[in-house]
Amino acid sequence: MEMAQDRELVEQWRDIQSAYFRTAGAIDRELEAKFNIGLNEFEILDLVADNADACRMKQLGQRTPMTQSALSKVVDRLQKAGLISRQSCEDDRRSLFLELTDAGRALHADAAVAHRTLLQENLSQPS
Amino acid sequence: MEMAQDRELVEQWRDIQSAYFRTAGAIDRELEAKFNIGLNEFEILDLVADNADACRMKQLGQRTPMTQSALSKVVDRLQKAGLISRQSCEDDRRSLFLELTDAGRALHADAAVAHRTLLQENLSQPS
DNA sequence: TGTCATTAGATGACACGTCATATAGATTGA
DNA sequence: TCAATCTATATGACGTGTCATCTAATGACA
Repeated sequence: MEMAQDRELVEQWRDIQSAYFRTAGAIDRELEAKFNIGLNEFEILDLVADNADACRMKQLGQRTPMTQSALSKVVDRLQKAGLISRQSCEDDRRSLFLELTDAGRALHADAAVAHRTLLQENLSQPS
Repeated sequence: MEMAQDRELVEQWRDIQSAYFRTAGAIDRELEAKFNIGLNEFEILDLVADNADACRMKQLGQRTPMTQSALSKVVDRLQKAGLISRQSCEDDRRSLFLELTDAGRALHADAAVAHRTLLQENLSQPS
């Protein structure tokens, strides 16, 4: 027997899902169309842009729900796209520093505007 | 220049993402471990269980953020797992009715309990 | 009735995420 | 100093989602 409380829970969950998919989808489509990068790529750019320098992969991993291997592959793509560079790190040669390239910084500046705009449009919207 | 309002937006967005990933991940792992189905499979089972009979693919598509083709493949898997059956529909032979098998109904009953429990644990939690 | 457009659903190529594992460097302790 | 262990990151096999397209059935209209 389904309880009323259960229905509320399920509805709350659907709201979260719906907000998430609507927003993520909208951002992803626009970033893809205008800047040729996906949402995950943008979020990494955004984190790296924020941390300026001294940004290790490991630290990034803690600021995103992405898996370590997903992160590694996203960075691969960003690097292939010439938006980010991996700098090997002297005091621990297993680590890598990430740094935006000039192209990366430029693209991030524009994409961030689109990103914030879409967040605003979608998060304030009724579910 | 980054505005304070933007930071709030981005934080709100991260909260949604985090709630979504934490909850979806927890449910998915548990359903996978105990019942050998994923979250999407469960959600379809759950919708079909709710709609009882007269449940067309098309209608399902409107109640989930899944793509039509994703839905088709999820139903494939559920059918292969013997949990659901596709019944062809007399008055429109392009349509299909979906129906839980006995195994499907049994699994859904158990899985729904786990599902609701995990929703409760995760949605009430602080982000 | 015959053609054209539309609709329900399936499918194949492809992209991406995940898990398990590999690799290489760091650290510990005998 | 060597072996064992641990840690940071990369990689390959695999599953699943997406987009574009296909097929078959329906509807509309001349």
